Amino acid sequence: MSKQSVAAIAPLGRPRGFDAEAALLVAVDLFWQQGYEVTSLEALSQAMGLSRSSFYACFGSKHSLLMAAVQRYADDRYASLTERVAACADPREAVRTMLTVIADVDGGTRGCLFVNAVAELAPGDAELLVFAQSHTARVGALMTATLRRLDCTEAEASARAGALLALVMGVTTLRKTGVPPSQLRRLLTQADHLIPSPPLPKRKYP
Amino acid sequence: MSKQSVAAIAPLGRPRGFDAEAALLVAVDLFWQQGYEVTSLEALSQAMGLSRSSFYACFGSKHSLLMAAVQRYADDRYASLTERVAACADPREAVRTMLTVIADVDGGTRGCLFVNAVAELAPGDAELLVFAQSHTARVGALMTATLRRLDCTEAEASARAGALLALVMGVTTLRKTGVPPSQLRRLLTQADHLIPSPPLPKRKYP
DNA sequence: GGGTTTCTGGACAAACTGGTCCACAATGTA
DNA sequence: TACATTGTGGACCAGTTTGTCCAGAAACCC
Repeated sequence: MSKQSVAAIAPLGRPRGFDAEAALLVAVDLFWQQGYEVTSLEALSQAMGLSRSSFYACFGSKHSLLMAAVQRYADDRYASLTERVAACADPREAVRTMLTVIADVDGGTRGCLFVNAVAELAPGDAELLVFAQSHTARVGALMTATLRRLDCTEAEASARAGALLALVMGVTTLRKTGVPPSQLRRLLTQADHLIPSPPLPKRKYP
Repeated sequence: MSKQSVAAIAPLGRPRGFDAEAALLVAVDLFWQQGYEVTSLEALSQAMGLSRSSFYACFGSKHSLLMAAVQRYADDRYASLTERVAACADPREAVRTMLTVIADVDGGTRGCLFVNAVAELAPGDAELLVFAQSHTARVGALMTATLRRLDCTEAEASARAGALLALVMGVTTLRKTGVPPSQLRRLLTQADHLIPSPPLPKRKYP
């Protein structure tokens, strides 16, 4: 309910003096780097540059801020995923691109915010859980659809998509323990064995 | 240093009235189910059945208890892994066994304590980090050694071992989001594509 | 049994937690 | 300029956090 009907009505009263969007990105960064429980409200509001009351007026609670941050992160990720996949003519290359983007081998030792949040809070956090399921499902669907372009049955595509996703999720966890990018890259090349091969061109045996 | 030299010296003074071993296992369970930060000292000492002072006298601090719990968990896991691998004559079967044990598809929605702890606390927790590296290394070495029995170069064995480990780590995270065991099992069969095939028996073309 | 050592329960402390509230300032509209 | 509406800073709160301490009870060796 941030905008009403058609025209953007001029907001009453004093307009907010900070950029909520930018503040959310700062929160993403903090949660990503430190985890949920460790990141205190004080650290949050200070880094985001707003007072406690502005914080609560804008984001409601620490937990709802986490949800917003995780969703923002996942949505951005998913958007860049679909975009880059769409740019690949070859489905094989599309799969490799997805793996590269998700594994994010050079992304440092903070891992993946989505995986981190799930590992820290699931299965106890019901709200996070339902989002996690929907996000997992949509990424899985994208991967499955891409694999299906490789002469693959639905069942096999879905199983392989799951395996590939599990693999890259594992990579993000490995990153957190400090496994060097070079090693992760070598490991990731093995994912090719999970990509179905297109049928060989017919060959004649005279 | 739990025992001294040869004979088990009789401990001075009043002996402790609880089973430290059992208490540790209770702690493993709690950390496993709830995570580190969420599990309070009160919940801990109560579930372990000992008072605060006994707790500190025996385990030092919450964090050192976590380290003990994670190490205990990982050591047990690793022991069962080597044992079950040793019981497999066929290296292929040995690899599959490792995957089954680590993925622990029917282990419920708590995931893997080791992966959980790493995801929640790394890279900020230096002590956990060094243990995580050593544990990852030993499991990786076991997997690599097993793969090498399948006519595989060292480089390839190590890369594939990494991929397989990442895959099963991802599976434990997937479990936390509630992906059903049936689906995980189907996904896990795809890991076969990462296991090197032994050379085909020679066939004569007459 | 005396002496020593250790366990035990609970009180205690100091810091920090997430969250609320209120008086005041700042802005936009009329 | 006056009013209405909202942001802002900081005080405030109650509960919880990890960790310490102490006086007394309990068990063991000699």
